[in-house]
Amino acid sequence: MTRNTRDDVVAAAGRLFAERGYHGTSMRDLGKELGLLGSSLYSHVDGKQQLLVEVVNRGAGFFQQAADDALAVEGSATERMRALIDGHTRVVLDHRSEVRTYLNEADSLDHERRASVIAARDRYEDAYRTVLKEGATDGSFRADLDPPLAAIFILSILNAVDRWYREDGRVDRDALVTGMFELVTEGVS
Amino acid sequence: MTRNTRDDVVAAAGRLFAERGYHGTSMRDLGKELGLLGSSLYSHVDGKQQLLVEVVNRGAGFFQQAADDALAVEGSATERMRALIDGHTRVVLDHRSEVRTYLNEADSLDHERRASVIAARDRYEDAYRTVLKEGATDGSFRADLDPPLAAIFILSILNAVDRWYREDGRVDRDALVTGMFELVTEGVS
DNA sequence: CCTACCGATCGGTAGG
DNA sequence: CCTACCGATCGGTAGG
Repeated sequence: MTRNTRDDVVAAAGRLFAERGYHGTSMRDLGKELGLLGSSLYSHVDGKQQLLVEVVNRGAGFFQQAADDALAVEGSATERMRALIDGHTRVVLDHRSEVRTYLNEADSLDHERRASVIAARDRYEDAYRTVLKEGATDGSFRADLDPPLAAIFILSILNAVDRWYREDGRVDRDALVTGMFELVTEGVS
Repeated sequence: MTRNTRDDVVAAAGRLFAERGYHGTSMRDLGKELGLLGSSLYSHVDGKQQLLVEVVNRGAGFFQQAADDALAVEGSATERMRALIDGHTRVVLDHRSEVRTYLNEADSLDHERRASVIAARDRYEDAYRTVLKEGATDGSFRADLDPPLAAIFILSILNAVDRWYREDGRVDRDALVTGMFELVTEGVS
């Protein structure tokens, strides 16, 4: 048992916020998770809200990096869409705690921080709108597509993954990504 | 200002649980919402957990009723799918508080109640699996469709509606339902 | 539905 | 990272 780093504290906070929510996690709970007292956490961080901010910022960063990578993929809009879906899925499954906290606990941030999360989400969503618009223009997708609306629908599917997907289930990651990609591009018909 | 009924209390609890979450709502908050003291609520209900149970049960009931109605629609699997999408959307938009609480706060239920919510969700999801299976068999949908997976994707879109949709926005209810139906059946291509 | 409480727990601090 | 606290708030109760 060596001493905890500040990073350990933020990571553990992410796990508990993801599992029990921000309001459902006390500093004493977090201390117990790390093997120390709640009051001892204040030598690592200023307060509980700061922990939430840091966890949420990590989540936002992962997503934005993935979007930038996907937009850089050369080829058709369809290929970039597949890269977006693949990247999002990877982020969700590789960083579940930060992602869950980012997606579900942002309401517990103070006004200013909350606004910046909303802005970050909009920037991220814009990657989807951009690719959809490209595809509607160049003929990869339907010309009558409503890109902002379709972006919301696609992200709804993607963001829900962490709520139900289990790594040890019937569907592996590849099948998951392929399944989402096919529904998005071709639908059920 | 007449006295509050038990129904008023449950309805107000739904509003606050939906807005601030179960853990983020105190009995004193709820009392203030109704114009009385937190302690006075105990003449209407046994406790906070009971309020959550009742709000969640209302949400579950609305959804199951809508699914039963949609399954009773005669015609093609495609028509029943549209009825499912339409019904779900109506429930979400007409009963936002109960729906949000049902979808987001079920984790705060005790073990037994939580298990019964999970069972209710599975029963509801089964309506989607059934229609998808019908459609895959009778040629309305792709024969290689994975109905359980497609059901999750469709419900992901539907459940997310309450997170972003605004009644006074660019998209009216009809356009919303049509947009979701088209993405689900035809995709973006 | 209010008055007057209860013990428990909360986020956080002072000082080491 | 601990000891020893603080005031505030929590869900809930007794009695009216």
